[in-house]
Amino acid sequence: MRPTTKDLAKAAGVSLATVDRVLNGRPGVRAETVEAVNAAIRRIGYERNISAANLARGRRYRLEFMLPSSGDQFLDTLVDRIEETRVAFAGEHTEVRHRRVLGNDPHQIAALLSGIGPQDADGIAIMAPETPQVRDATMRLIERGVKVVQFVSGQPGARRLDFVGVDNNAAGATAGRLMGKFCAHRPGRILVIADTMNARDNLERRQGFDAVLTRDYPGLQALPSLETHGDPGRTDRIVRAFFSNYSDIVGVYVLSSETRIALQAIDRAGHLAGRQAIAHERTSFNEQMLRAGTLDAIIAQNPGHLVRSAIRVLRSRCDGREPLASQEEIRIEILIRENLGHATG
Amino acid sequence: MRPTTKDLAKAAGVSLATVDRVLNGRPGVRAETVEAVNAAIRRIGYERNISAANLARGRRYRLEFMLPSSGDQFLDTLVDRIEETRVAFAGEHTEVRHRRVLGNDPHQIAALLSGIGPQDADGIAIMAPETPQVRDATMRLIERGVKVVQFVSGQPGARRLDFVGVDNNAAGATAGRLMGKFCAHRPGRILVIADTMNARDNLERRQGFDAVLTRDYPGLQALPSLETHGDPGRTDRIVRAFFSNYSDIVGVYVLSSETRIALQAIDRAGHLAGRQAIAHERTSFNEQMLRAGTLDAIIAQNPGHLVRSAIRVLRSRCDGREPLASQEEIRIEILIRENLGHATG
DNA sequence: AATACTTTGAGGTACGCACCTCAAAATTAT
DNA sequence: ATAATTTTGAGGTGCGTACCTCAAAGTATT
Repeated sequence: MRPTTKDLAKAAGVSLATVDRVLNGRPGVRAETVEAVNAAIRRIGYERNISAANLARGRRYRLEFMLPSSGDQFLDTLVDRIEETRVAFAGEHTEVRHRRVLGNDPHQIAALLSGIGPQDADGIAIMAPETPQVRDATMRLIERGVKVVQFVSGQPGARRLDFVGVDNNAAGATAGRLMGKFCAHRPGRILVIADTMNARDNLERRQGFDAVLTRDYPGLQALPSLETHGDPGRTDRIVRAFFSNYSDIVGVYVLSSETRIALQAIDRAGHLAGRQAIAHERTSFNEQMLRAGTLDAIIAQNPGHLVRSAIRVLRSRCDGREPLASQEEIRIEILIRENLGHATG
Repeated sequence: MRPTTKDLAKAAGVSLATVDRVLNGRPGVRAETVEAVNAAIRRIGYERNISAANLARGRRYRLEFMLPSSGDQFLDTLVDRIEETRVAFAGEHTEVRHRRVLGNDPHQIAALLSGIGPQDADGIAIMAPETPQVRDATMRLIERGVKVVQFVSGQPGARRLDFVGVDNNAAGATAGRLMGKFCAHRPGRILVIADTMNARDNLERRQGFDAVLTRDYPGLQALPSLETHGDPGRTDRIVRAFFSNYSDIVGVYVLSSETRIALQAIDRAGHLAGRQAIAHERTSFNEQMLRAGTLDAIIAQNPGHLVRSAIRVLRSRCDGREPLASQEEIRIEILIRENLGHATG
């Protein structure tokens, strides 16, 4: 049987009240008594029963995800995973909600953050472009006592803010390495395409991609980033122009998580066959392209892991604990046809 | 506030006792009353408080991992992860132990399993070669009321037994695809090497590897499997022989999770440079080789996920619930230098 | 209508812990 | 030595659920 507080009290030679004071850091206990209790904890191997503690405490974690409303399939998957964990964590005193903020307008996001306080949520995961305004609003939110993690968009480590997501520079570098190894036999140019290059994530991926290519694969030359801006017609035209200008395009790299417009334009023009193609995120569209052999590899981050990790980090912060950095590192996954498995998650 | 059983009773217009009977599937409730309670559950959004339920039930899950004692670094990592989760799950009514069984002797493993009963453990994760003897002992163990999962070694889906691990055929196919794409520019032979080909896992990997190569990369020819048998001297000799017999070896594939002897022998002979090399499992040795550029890719399964998944499956079975197959699928990970990250986990 | 049987209600105890109060004991200051 | 203060103990309540008992109400069988 696992030792309880009662056993601990007996072992330490004190009363339950004193054990309670020590365990919960309440005042009014002599230093030597504290030490005696701690010694007993180690001696009998006492471990707090977290479920019982939370039950008694009536503690609840109210967490919220703030996501952009304009979204691709990757974002939809994230929302699905949030809904799943909403159910899964309900039994663990954790309420998970999500909200989709209109557009990418930093003003509006900042305004929304200003309206949030400890009465609304204990922790918030924010997926938003990191502008000075958003950043300021975030800092004030934290000062008001709300825990915050930067979600998916952001930068690991660099800031004092918690970040859950992948290092996009490394993700781009991963794509670069694969492209390099896939194309090493024939020098040529690489078409790089994205929905927009205004997003910081895309810029970082591009940087990582270029770094590997220029260092290790001098035979491959990455073309300037082509932007779709979500416009199929425009994309069709530019793609055609690029392929008629450059006859030696050997690979295609889609930077952004929105891949559909880009890939379909290239495919329509008949330019995908025989070329290496790499894209980001495991969306059903990308998965289909990979199975069909149109895409050669997908660089992905697991949406389920992202969501659960953000929740764990926020809960740790709510408890005043430091999250386990090693456990919360999100992997950059490489998917090819053979390791796709069955589930999308 | 979240609805409790009390609220549920009121909403359903029945007593707490009846609610309890319905929730816990106890007999003595009319079918229409059951339906009324279920309707109320959906209506008010009642969700069982798992912590409170477990507390009241006083339930404990005693789980045990049975692992081979002779082991490579991968096995050591598994043990480390088990120890970690031992602590992490202690607060969730779950005791996790592990035992390392001497050798790979099926007799001994079977004998050991015969000695285990419900008084020792509620669930066991077994990592052992699947011989008829072991299989029989496992089935009898299950009949005695102990839940069992096949761990790492085994086959997904095919059996009625739960399995936690990757599909080794797919893992081999993944290696095959990568090798194919990495070497597509120069036809030649692939050296395939393992500690032993008596292990079923290794056979399956080989099968998957060959299937992809013969189908999609006819220019590449995989040589017969070379076995190290854990003997560096012997390995040195065979490796030399192979490389002098075949001058067109363009790639090396190490099947087994024990990679050290094989890779060091080839490296010593100076035959790794300029060739594509792929191995299995993220051991510190493999990681080092990958960072050094000696290895080109690692096919891995995440030890932490393996352990936690096995625990979740066993707990589900102990509760008489069906585990969520989609959540428990272990990913076949592809690691290259750029997506290694920091932690080994 | 009497009997047997099924279904339901009321109420209690327990799980391990948090958090509270009040009084008793021990220690320190005067 | 007495007063003031700190430290400790004893005891209680409640969190949400499981599981038990016993009696009351309902239904089916003869």
